[in-house]
Amino acid sequence: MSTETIGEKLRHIREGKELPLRKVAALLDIDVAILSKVERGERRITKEVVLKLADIYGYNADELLVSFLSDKILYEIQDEDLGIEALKVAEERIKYIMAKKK
Amino acid sequence: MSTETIGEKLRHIREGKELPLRKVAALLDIDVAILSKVERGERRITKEVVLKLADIYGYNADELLVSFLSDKILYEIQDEDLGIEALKVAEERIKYIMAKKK
DNA sequence: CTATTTTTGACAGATTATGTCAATAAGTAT
DNA sequence: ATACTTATTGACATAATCTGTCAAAAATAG
Repeated sequence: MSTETIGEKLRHIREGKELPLRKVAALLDIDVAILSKVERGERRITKEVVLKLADIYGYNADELLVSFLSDKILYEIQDEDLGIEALKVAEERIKYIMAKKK
Repeated sequence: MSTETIGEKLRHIREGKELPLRKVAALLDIDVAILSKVERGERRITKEVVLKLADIYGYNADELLVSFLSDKILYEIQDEDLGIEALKVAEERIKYIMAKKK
C-alpha cells in the first residue's frame, strides 16, 4: 500500500504530469533547490506547501496530508524497537482525547 | 489505559516514592527547574533521562519508553483531523520497513 | 513564621532549520 | 561536439528552536 514518503509521492505525481521542478517551484514561490530536496527527503515540507501542491496538481489533499503526517510520525520512531507499541498507545490516547473533546 | 503523558507518569511515580524533585534532579545531575518542567510537559525529556529515571525509580523502562515515544507521536499529530489515519498508515509503513530489514 | 520544595520567567549559548545562491551534474536537442 | 534546460549539491548567512543556568516568586510543610 502506501509505503512511499511524501517526497516520493510528490515526485511521482509531478513526473506523471511532466511538470519541471522549475515551474512548480515558481508556482509555489519557493527555490527550486528546496523542492528538489523535499522530493528526495532531504528537506522537510510544511503543511501549507503540501496543500498548495495538492491544489497545483489537482490531487487529493487528504491523501497527501496523511502521507505528510505519517512521515513525521515515522521520523520520531525510526530505529526504535518499541515503535509499533508506541504507535498503538498513541492511537489509544488520541481516541481518548477526541472522545473527551466532544 | 495509558492516557498519561510521560511527565504525568513520572510525577506519579516520584510522588509514590515520596522523593523530592531536588533529590531526583541531583541523581540525574540536571537542574530542578528542568525536571519540574518535564513533569508538567513544559520541556521535553530525552531518551537517556527516561532510562536513568527508570533505573532510579526501579520502574519498567520499556513502559516509560513507550510513553515517551507516544508523547512525541502525539505532539506531531495533535489537532490534526487526519491524525488517526496517519497513525494507521505509519503502522503499515513501519511494519513494511521492518519486514524488509530482515 | 521558617524552612523546604516547586514553579516561573528571563537569559545566553548551542543546536537545528530555513532560504538564497552559485557551481556542478545530468539530460535533451540541434 | 555545443548549447540549452533541468536537476542536484554544497556553502553560507540568518532565523528559529532547544537547552541549561540562575534567581525570584509561589506553594507547601513543619
